[in-house]
Amino acid sequence: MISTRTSQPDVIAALEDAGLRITGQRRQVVAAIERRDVGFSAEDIAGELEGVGRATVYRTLKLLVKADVICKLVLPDGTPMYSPSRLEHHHHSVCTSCGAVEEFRDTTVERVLRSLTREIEGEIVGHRMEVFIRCRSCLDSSSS
Amino acid sequence: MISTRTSQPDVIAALEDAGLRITGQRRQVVAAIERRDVGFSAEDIAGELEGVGRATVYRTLKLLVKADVICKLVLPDGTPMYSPSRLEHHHHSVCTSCGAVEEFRDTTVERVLRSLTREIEGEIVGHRMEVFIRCRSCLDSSSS
DNA sequence: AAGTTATTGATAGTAAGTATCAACTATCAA
DNA sequence: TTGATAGTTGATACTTACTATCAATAACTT
Ligand SMILES: [Zn+2]
Ligand SMILES: [Zn+2]
Ligand SMILES: [Zn+2]
Ligand SMILES: [Zn+2]
Repeated sequence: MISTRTSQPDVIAALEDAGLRITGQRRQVVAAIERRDVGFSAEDIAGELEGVGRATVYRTLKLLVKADVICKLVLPDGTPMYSPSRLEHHHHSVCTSCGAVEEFRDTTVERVLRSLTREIEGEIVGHRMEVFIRCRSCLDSSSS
Repeated sequence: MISTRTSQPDVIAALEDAGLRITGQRRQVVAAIERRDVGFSAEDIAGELEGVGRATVYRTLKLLVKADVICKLVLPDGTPMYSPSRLEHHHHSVCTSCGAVEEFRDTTVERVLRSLTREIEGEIVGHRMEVFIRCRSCLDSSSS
């Protein structure tokens, strides 16, 4: 039910399917993303990829968000953060200490969000939900 | 149960209680906020209040967020938006066309968020949740 | 009224992008 | 294989939303 995704060839295929050209720069950005495990910023990628222009990094990240390959989320202080997208429909928990991002699906959450039509006037067109945590390893290392 | 708040004297008193000085600039920012009904940006206020420095507007808004007098939320494209806070504990629905913000409380939402401890590793320290809508009046005016 | 200390505002700087546009190149059709 | 064509790139400049500095100013305190 919960399908996992994301791996170089798939991503490239997804871009092709969207009618986009497969360029060396886009391959580099995709590869850089797949080397990361915790959330990252656009500048992280731009800094790492010396051979790719900043503008291209931002453009590619936006493309990948639209293609549902990565997620863009917002930390409590408003800072944006990117993270690979691995589940179909999901929300995120983000560790505010180390930036570790976990995706989760919860049918109850989705049901409740749908049921909000009773309390909210107008037509619901989307939502954002992020849960901020201190992850297990950050808790462990701070209780020393 | 759902207490309503926010009105000049109360806000000023709240700032005083926090040990802050009541300056002309802060009064002006508070007054400007109370004249607004839909969500607003810091620049909206700064532009309206010619006699108050931009930095002071930003500083005061931050203060008011901390004092729980206004809420800061984030639109789908990442743009921040401020809105007066009128309910004790709540979330927001935001019209993506006109910026109208409604606050709502939903016990089910709160219960579900608490129950997420079962699915999420680590200690939950906070969350963000916004529901994006097309409000009644925007729907009506576009179906002409 | 005077003293202390928070507050202010002009200026400059940062973070996260976006707009421009000429140069470049992936893809396709011949 | 080679063009032609249209998508893509990168340097630069600009934008939005702030934050840091710090001397000048004004609010509370007594
Ligand atoms: Zn995700
Ligand atoms: Zn959802
Ligand atoms: Zn609110
Ligand atoms: Zn509306």
